[in-house]
Amino acid sequence: MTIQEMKQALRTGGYKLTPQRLTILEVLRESEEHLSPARVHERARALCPRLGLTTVYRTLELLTELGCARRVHLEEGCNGYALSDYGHKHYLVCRQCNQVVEFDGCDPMISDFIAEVSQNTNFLIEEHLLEFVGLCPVCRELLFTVEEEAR
Amino acid sequence: MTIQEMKQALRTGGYKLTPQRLTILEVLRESEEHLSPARVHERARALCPRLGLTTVYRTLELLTELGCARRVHLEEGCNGYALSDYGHKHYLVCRQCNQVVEFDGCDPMISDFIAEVSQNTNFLIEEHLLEFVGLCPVCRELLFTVEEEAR
DNA sequence: TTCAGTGCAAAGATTTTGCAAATCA
DNA sequence: TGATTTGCAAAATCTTTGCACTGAA
Repeated sequence: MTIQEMKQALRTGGYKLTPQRLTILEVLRESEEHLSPARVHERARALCPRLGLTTVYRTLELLTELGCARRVHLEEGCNGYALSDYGHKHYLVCRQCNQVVEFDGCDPMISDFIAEVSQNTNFLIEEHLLEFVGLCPVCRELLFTVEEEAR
Repeated sequence: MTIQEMKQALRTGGYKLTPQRLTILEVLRESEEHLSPARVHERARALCPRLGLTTVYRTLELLTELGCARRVHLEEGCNGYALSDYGHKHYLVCRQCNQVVEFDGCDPMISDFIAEVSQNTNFLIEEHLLEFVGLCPVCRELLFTVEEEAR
């Protein structure tokens, strides 16, 4: 989703395009990583000094509702947010640099899996949460090089 | 995992079998649902009145480390815990009654999926989080009946 | 007997709320 | 102009920490 499309999503929802909201979008857009509300606030203040933390919370919630942002769930804590290009699709997180990358295109597999689990358990499955955690190509290479040198 | 096996896990880890820990295990065992630390505390106090909330937090963390319990991640919040029979396997949550059911047996599918995503993104995938949310057979039936009657 | 484990109180962190002032459309 | 949105201060939650006491092994 481009910034333009996100602005449109706000308008369509009947929400106003305030500098605060645009700044927060900007901060998320600039950052590859997932950010906590506090961290978004910190960065956004550089662009919009009077921005309050409360507004950050409210905006992140709003963007999530609109499908423009998503929460990132990790064992260490679940207060990370990242922009969401595909709405509800799945994502990868790099444990080293916190980069979040969404992916799709594997949905048939997921659907088959859901069908199978649904049949086995007799649950009606309405939503799913799927995350992969690991190392992005860059960090992977970096760590590998360090290991090499240690030998 | 039976209570016996969990006790063994504690012993093996060099941890003591205190009444507090056993009570918390008991509470989780009794409950089909995922419970917040506060809720575990509330229920456990019925059996062990002097139990402190701090101990509940510490014990849930310990049990999670040992693979006896797991965190449940939901959009509404991620402070739920449930016993874990299979350690790291996947689970279903009923949005109505909060029942948590683990399942496995579909691992080949997941592995294929991970291999595919890994190849497409060049990430090294080390862990994954997979949850399904929906309605358990009982709640499904119940809600369906209510709808029927409404007509 | 000994040290891990506990409860309490207090601190810290995170998130939410109420409300007057500011501002987008 | 008028309804939203904002920032602030304060409250409400939630979680962690320090420390003296307790109790499992």
